[in-house]
Amino acid sequence: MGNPFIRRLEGDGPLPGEHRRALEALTARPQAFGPREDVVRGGDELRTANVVMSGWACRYKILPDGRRQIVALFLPGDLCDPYVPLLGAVDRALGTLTAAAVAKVPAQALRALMAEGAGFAEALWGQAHAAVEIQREWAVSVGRRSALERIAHLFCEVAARLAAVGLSDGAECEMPLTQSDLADTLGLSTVHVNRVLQELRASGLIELRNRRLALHDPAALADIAMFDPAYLRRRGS
Amino acid sequence: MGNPFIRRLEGDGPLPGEHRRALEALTARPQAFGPREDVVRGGDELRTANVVMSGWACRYKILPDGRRQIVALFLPGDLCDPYVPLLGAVDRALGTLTAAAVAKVPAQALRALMAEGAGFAEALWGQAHAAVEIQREWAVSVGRRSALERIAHLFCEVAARLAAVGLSDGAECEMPLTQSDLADTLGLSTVHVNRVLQELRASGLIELRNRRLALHDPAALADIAMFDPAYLRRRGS
DNA sequence: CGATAGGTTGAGTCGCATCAACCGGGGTGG
DNA sequence: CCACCCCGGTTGATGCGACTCAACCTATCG
Repeated sequence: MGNPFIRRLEGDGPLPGEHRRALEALTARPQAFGPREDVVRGGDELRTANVVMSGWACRYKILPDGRRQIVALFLPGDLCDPYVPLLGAVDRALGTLTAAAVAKVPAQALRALMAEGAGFAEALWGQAHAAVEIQREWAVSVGRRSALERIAHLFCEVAARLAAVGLSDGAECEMPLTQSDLADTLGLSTVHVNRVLQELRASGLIELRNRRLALHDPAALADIAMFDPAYLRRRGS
Repeated sequence: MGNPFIRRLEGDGPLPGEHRRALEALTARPQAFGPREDVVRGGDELRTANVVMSGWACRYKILPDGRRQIVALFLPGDLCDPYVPLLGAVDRALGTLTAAAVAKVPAQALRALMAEGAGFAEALWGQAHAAVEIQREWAVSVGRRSALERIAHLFCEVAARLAAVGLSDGAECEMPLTQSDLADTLGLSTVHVNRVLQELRASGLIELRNRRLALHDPAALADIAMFDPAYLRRRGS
């Protein structure tokens, strides 16, 4: 299966062998987490960069009155904190959704790699940029798409992102989020998520069972969602 | 009044004099835009970094069916594209909201400054990080806050951000967005924005006239909005 | 002085939330 | 081995927040 982190970083171009080996070593001993565990609590200092090696995680915020919003989803290979150069930056809570292996890479080590050559720094900028683009597309979803469109869009996005690390063929993938996780991601209620999912199932567009998602007609789904994968790709360098 | 870009960059710590002078020179001749003009069209290549020197701008996306969502607001001093190291990265449309002066800084020049010392790179990372944090808080707003809370939250945020560049005392500031801009920012309809604004006015919390906003009771407003300014501040280096 | 952009108001509707049950399966403990 | 529980999912009834449509008002500007 290889190292998903390296696969992601090399999405834009190969890394020098030494870097690859260094990263391999740095992520060799990930820490195991159960489902629904906090990796970093909100407000914690940040001296280590978290890389999801397997499983799913998310950043979330809980409002004083208990409402929860998941603001980012991290899939295998994702670097949760690309803002490595910033010592002590505070961040939101980071928690697992499924059981997960998370490599805690000392920020210092990444900083050293950055200092060694522009290539690695560029790869980190690339990760950061990708994260914002996803974030912005979520803003579009939650702000302007209907519940049906939102769910369809998220499924398209997740399938595409998983495909980028070899965990999907674009038509089938893991989907371990509970309906209530989905609700907190998309700004909906669980009940409504449930009903919309049934609608999607009834129309034959998707199948979702046992934490696995099948897109029976990806094109039609993308159409409903107004999903344009451009924002997930990086051009050029 | 000084250079708002430099003021922002120095929010985390002073820059060496040479850098400051270089940036001063790079932003000395901003380009003038009218209100509602596109600075960068969606999908354009990016070879230049845009810095808002005066006026307001935003990044937005228009869905195929015409719905618009503003995904980021840029106030004076904001670097719209911190992802400078990435040549040719595509981005969403960038447009002005008011008349604005936008400095088009060659990406190459910023890259040169980064190469010169870690300090400047760190400042850029800081800008990028700040942008994501704002972005995530928007996700929370649109996903989980009511219309009243959302509007209150945006006003708190804007006042705080403007205060950071000396354009507000925290209780009064510019607010040049039309109700329809607000709607597209917050994922609401214009009509509803209008009604909620009246509610806020009636309760004596704010005054909004002639593109100026006065927060009569910032604490109460922050309370309604569940506004916690922590995400706008950066802790120590 | 007409045109236009922004704002205001009212009526009617709908998407989604809320509340409240209930179901089914897998794990646990007696 | 069964009873129980709990979690995730499902279903129905009801209500509200926000949207849509449509008109009208007001200030600004050529």
